[in-house]
Amino acid sequence: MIFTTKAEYGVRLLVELGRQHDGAGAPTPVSLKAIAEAEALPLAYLERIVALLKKAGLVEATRGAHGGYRLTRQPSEIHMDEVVLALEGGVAPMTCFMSEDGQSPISSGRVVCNHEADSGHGCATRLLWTRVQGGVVKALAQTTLAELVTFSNRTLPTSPTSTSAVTVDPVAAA
Amino acid sequence: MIFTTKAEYGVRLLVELGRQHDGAGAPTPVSLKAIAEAEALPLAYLERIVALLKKAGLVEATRGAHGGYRLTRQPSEIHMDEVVLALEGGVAPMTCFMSEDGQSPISSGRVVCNHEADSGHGCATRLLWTRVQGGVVKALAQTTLAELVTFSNRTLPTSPTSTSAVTVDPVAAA
DNA sequence: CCTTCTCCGACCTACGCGGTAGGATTACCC
DNA sequence: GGGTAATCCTACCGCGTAGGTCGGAGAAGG
Repeated sequence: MIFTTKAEYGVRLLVELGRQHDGAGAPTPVSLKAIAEAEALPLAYLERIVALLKKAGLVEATRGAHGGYRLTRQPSEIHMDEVVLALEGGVAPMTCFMSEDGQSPISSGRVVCNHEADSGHGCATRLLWTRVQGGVVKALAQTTLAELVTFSNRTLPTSPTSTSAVTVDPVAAA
Repeated sequence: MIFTTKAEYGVRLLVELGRQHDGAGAPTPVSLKAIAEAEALPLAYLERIVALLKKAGLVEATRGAHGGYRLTRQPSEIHMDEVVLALEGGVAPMTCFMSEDGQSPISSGRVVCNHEADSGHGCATRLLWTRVQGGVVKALAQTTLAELVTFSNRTLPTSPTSTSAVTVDPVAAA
């Protein structure tokens, strides 16, 4: 498995926020409770997840009654590599792909393989994991939140208001 | 984390086999004990890992004294998607990306997302995970065992016999 | 002041990864 | 044909962590 439910729930949370996000800067914030009910996710768990997004600056909160969360940017400006980095704390295909200063080697380039001086030859898997990680990051970076919002609207069972809005299948896009 | 040590150790095991594999069909097999010592890996654990590779037909064994394992194909004909599929039992970025008949949705195309009918709209993350999985599989399929063997030989600290054999950096290759 | 919401940290539990133990079986070699 | 070197096979185990809960403390309406 690549990602945990943190990434799953976090992305769904952002999609839910992005759906409410129209052009203006600061509309009415959405409460976690509403999101939890809409997506059928545990509220207490969502609280911890959204904290990660807030720490990364992807989301801002207003406390108190009628408070909630809203995006700090346009959905089209939010790329998924940043999101997953915030939620999972790095995208590493293998434990040896962790830079020793915590984690998040997603874009640092400095990859420290801990069994480098194993037995004469450098660890052969490094080439493989590097490529895999590159593929993952590329796929994430090419996807924006706006895309996910329109995709989720498109597959609504009800309300096929504008079915032909997106004709090309976005899944097939590399 | 994407992969477990099963994939790591399994690939390193194959590299070790591929290094001994010259043009002929069936040279002297390599014992697990030799590989375990060369790569500093637990022997008992390697036994279970190589069983997966054997079940997938990537490797064949000869039992008894002076026995061991050898590849069933040329290293250049062994692509890593097949290897990882055999070792990890499928490449799924998320639990919901498991086809209900066991696993291994790596190339089936049939992806069954279990929270499809969640709450009105189709699960938005499906687009994302599909792309990620595509990126991973592509990166794996583009890498052959032969590449990893030459890569590991290239980064030897000793014996820089033919350093200029591969001039282009294979890590940078998409 | 009461409700609604974000915030925060401690706590709990099931599960799978990584590894071990111990044996059975097969085959080469002297 | 016995010793020995190897594959095979199944059961077992500890520990970290993912995933989730609980309870409460601030903050902002109405």
